[in-house]
Amino acid sequence: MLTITLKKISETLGISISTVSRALKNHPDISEKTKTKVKELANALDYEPNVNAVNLRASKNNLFGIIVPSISNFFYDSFISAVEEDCRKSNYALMILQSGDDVQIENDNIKLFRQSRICGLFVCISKDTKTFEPFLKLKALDIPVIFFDKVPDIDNCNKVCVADVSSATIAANAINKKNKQHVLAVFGNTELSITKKRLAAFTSTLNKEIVLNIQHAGSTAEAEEVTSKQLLSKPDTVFCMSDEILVGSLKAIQKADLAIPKDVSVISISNGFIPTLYHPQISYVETSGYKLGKLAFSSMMACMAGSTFVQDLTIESILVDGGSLI
Amino acid sequence: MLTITLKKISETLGISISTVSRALKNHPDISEKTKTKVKELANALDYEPNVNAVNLRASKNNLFGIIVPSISNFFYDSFISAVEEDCRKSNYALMILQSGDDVQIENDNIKLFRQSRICGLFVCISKDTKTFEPFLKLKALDIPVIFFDKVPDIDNCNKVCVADVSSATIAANAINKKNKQHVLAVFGNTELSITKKRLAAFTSTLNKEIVLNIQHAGSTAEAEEVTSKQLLSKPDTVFCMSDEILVGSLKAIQKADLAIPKDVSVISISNGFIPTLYHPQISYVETSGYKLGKLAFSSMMACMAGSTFVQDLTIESILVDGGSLI
DNA sequence: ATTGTTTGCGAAACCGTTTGCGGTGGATAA
DNA sequence: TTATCCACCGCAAACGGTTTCGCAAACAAT
Repeated sequence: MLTITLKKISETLGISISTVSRALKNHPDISEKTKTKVKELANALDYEPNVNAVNLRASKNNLFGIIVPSISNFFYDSFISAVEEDCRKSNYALMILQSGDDVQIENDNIKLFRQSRICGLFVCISKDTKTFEPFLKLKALDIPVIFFDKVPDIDNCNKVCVADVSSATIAANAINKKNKQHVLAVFGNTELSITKKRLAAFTSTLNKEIVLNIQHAGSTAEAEEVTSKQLLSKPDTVFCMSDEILVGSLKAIQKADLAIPKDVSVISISNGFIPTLYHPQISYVETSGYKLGKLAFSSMMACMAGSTFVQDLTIESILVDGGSLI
Repeated sequence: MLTITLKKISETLGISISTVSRALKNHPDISEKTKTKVKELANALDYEPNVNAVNLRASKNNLFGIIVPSISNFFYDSFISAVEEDCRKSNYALMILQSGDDVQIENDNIKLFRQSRICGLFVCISKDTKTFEPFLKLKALDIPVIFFDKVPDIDNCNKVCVADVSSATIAANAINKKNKQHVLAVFGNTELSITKKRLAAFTSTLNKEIVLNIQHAGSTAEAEEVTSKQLLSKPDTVFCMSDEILVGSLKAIQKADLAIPKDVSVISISNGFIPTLYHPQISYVETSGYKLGKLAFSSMMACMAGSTFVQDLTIESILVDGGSLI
């Protein structure tokens, strides 16, 4: 591996390393003649500074880290896209790691990030994470940590989340407006905080005259099963708490040979991709990973700028009408 | 940022930096007593070696790079997951960058990777990439490059691809077996090499007695439009070249109120996720991003081990029966 | 002629780790 | 007693940049 260094350039040109360095950075101390000479050679040789050396010397690193349970996920990958976009614009690099919802791997990832001396971390904790010590250690090292989506249940940390409460409220209100009589509502795993919040908001907002059948499902398959069974009681509306559940419920509806929205209306909370895969498109309350990513990045920038003010932000949701709720 | 270094440890312990370094690495020259003393302090202080310094010193880097058009893509994100998994096992880090199918960004990414002194690159070129100079330069620096999925049309570079030809052949054979009479086949953009290959294999394999209606669509929306129109001629089977097209065709079928597979059979080439979103599940020929990722990584390992043998690999596809083709 | 100022450049320290080499003190062998 | 050896440890160079400081020459001002 024949790598080009400042030293090599300086030697072939017969000048000192420092002069080469300065010439490449347009330092005013260097004459135009020398500058062009150096730049030409550097260009010809395809010189690129060694980022390890630069970072070592500067004792800093234009590197952010991000940990998600899995990048194979509509929500997270749109989040990541947003963050990466902004990183590029601000000349940061981004290292993406997956935890696979495994606490052990999560800790390994944090260790790797600490070794890499990242200057900031975005993290969506795994569903089994109970202790936040490793994250707090990062904070102790003055490395800002922005929690997103799934966030710890503690104060004094930076969080950005989708508006769980208001998204469920919006969905319930949309149903209220349509004079529905009988709603099947499928929520996620009971102990998830996101489920609790959405459930509470939904039930308290939905008109009391409406018959409400609440079900829980921990996976797409469970959602399909549960929906299939409950469709027998002929709800006129199905509400799904998430994309995962929506997919299962829709399969059950297709299986039961029910037409949307003629036989049954559907509304979901979603990141926005899945609903577009069907005809008619599914009406949903948008919880945008992309927008959340943008928000997270700006929050990170605030931290980098020295803000010690702890932020707990949420993005508001909007209703996207796809024609599945009439 | 109060970072812990070998120096700090050595100072508080009153021993030299080199002794600390060696103690932490279990060097035989160091006494057990000193080792435990050092390790205890390092542990208490949460010492992590500075990866910049380590890499600089070693003049190498356990870092791979990967460039994809977008990570928000079933195929690429499963590819990435596979590579990342293997990287973790082999103690490499992975830096993921997106090109957005933009040649300019692609080049910026390569530059960033060169600065980071990555020790290997996985890349799916953007659809507009015409010149491969930047990649060849990496090779000249002894940085192995593994092209995957969309690969350049040149020899002497490492490539791993899905089996375009055989996947289309398998799909056609599956249709042949079912005594179908009238097939609507929707392919992608005409000038893509992947389209050409699949088209040629499909048409040459399909029984000549079958009426074949070939259409092209550059996007999901176009696929929906084109399928809607062609459904009027009542094909008994719809073949879709990709997930993108499948989604559009299915929407058209749902819109036309046709039942799958009673009114029309469907078969697709797919990464495997989209077909599971419907009921019945769509039968498809699997082109697995995950498997391709595994293959790409092993190819990379071969390069790292010094193999200069240029590999041009493909993974074979399998038919996954979902019940949409009878 | 003396002093001051500007221009253009080089020497060297530094970032944090690794590692070859050499040195010290004590134990053992001759 | 002296030579040898080993266990244990420190010095210093090196990785590839950036930056502070200083220095020499050229030029201007007094």
